[in-house]
Amino acid sequence: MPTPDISESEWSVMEALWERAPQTASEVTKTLRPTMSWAENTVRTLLTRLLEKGALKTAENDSGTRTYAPAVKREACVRAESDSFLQRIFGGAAKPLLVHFAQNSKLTPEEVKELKKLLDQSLTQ
Amino acid sequence: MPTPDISESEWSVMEALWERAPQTASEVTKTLRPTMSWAENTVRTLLTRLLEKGALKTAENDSGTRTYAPAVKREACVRAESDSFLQRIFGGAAKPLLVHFAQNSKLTPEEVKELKKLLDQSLTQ
DNA sequence: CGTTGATCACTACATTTGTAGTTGTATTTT
DNA sequence: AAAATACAACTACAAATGTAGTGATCAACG
Repeated sequence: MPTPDISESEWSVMEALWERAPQTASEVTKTLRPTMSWAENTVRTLLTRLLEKGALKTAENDSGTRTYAPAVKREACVRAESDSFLQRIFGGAAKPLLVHFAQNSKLTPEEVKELKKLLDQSLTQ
Repeated sequence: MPTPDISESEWSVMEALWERAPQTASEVTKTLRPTMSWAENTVRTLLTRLLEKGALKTAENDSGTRTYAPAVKREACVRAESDSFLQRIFGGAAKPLLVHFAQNSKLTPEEVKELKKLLDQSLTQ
């Protein structure tokens, strides 16, 4: 059960469904509407492709309309994308990646505190 | 001068040239050889595409052979890729990204110490 | 009941990407 | 010089991606 490859546009569709599922094609279109002004057919195409890839599953609701829901967990996909990114850009080395983002992000003191705690925990486990 | 889009295969070629430049097409092919067993023509295609994208520049060396060198800085490209990744997968929020990688990487105590220091510095600047 | 709107399954089509192959010419090697 | 290499410029071609359009159906509306 490796997670399928999810393209950038497809990822937006997945996000909509990870947030709320099941949804029909037109519901997804509306959910996405504020950010992506895609024709409904575009969303349908993406839904179909995600189905074929096994990233979504589908069913008919009471009114006989097709609905879609994730077939893969967001966390697993995030992990897969992250691993691939880590590999591609940082040659697999987590430290340089963490250095990069630590230096390039404006974090609040709160967040810094949390992160330091997490780093400590990552050791003792 | 926005950095051009660099695909995954192209990125390998860029890495070879960021490490050492200028190189001829066949040198790049050999440099890459241990990892990527690409036909030389494949590498040439990638070099040409990177030229068109403005990621590389080219010149002829003394013996009249064409050589290639980066036209964009690695750091700028890493930043661009990182920003795009951060946006795509973590909705632009650096903290969840850092949390993810902090939790999923096995870091040495040394590295953790360094990172904590960097986090602190990111505040006081 | 004919029209309109929603849904679906197909089809479309340009770009980008991965991965070469072909051809022509220049150079080096028997 | 003939043959083998190297190099460059083009061409090739399928799969993936972005972004829809068309045509068929079915149900609700006036």
